[in-house]
Amino acid sequence: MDLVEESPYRFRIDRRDPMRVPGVVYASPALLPDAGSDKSLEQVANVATLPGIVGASYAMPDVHWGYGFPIGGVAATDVAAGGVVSPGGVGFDISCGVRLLTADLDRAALRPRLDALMDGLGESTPRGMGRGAVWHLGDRAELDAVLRGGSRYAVERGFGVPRDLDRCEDRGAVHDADPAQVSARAIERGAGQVGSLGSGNHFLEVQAVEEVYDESVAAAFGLRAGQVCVMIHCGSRGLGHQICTDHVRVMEGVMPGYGIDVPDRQLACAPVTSPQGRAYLAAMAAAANYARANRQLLAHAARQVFARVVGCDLDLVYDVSHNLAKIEEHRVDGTPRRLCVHRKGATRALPPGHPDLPEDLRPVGQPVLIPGSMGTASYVLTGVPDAPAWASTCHGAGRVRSRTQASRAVRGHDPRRELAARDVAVRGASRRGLAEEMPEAYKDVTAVVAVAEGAGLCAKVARLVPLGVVKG
DNA sequence: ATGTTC
Repeated sequence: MDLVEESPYRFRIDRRDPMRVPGVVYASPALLPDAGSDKSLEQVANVATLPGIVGASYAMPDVHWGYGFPIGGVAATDVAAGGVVSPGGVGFDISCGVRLLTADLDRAALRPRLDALMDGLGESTPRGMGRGAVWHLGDRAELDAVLRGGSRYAVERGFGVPRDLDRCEDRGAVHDADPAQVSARAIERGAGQVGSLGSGNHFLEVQAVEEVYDESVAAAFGLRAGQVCVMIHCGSRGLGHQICTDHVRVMEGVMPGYGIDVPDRQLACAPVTSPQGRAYLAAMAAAANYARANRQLLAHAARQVFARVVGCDLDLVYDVSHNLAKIEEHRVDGTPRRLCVHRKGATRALPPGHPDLPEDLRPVGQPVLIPGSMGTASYVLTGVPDAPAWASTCHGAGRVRSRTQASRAVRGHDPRRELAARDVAVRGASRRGLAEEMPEAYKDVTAVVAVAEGAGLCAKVARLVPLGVVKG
């Protein structure tokens, strides 16, 4: 893959047939994926062939190999110009994302109660593979209400407060979700998992604000140095996974009929305005709402534990997805266009002044929540004016070792003890689960964030460090 | 990421 270094944090993959646009990789030389073991830059070039793509096929600094699209990939297609939507551009964990809550409590005051708090959170957070959930749904009609209403429905049913919705992307629910586009199998997989963490890199962490980089933005977000926070990272569980599987299969079948030829089967797609494109977006929206309700319910469970153990409430800073396709208006060559923006392992980062931000956040921009690898640090960023890549930035540290490689690498180590040595209390998680998530398996989140900021994609607001983690 | 292979 020929990369042209355009500036310190920006590399270009020149357009060559059948690419329709160039590739743009935001990275430093040290963060570029290893071409021997990671095909993500070839995937950036493949994405550039999608019908209707505009601008460039973008890669964020945490890019790595994924299904069809790279994880850390951003691509927008022009809806009115035959632009396509591709399930592989969203990924299997639809609307996987992060929510951050703050406690009116400083880390020093929590210290004597941390073990009790972690015990409580460990008990009240359903996690791991398979079933177990905060909410046991009455019937299919209630699950449909979750799929249509997301966090909004969860709050209506008492799992949260109305203010939470002001601090959720899309005010807690994506429009145009249609449960009728969700297969019986997806429903079956999702019914018993509403309000559950899952496994892999998903977690619920108690953190402390270690450093503030921008006092005024941090204050607008409700963050101060030393403050205790809760970060929840999870997605749409088996339901989103099944929806992706179902719709990839449909699109594989209809692509030839639309005259679409892609260099990789995993880039199965259909025009946004086609029946199959619309069906996918309606099902994807349902999964997105499921994921948001999921985070709302886990936050509710955490609030109950905080109230009981330390006697304080949790305020929502923000809830944002990092795996989603959205229809958004952006200027292309100076003209406003309706685009289908795919963000896969990438975070929307609205600039200050954007009309979709709640009034109190509008002067400072959208909070962007970046979970680091286990036991390291997480970041809060904000959107910046005139950001490239359709107002998108990185989403996390980015894996550099496969799960198998990571598992092999910790042979002879005790991951739980090593985390304890870093002063991080762990609840849940199998030895193998921890092994796969050790920081050595990931890029350095601090380097990723520095490049994202250096490239003009976002600005740093605060760094958070873990005190305790609940894992699947 | 995932009832870790329909």
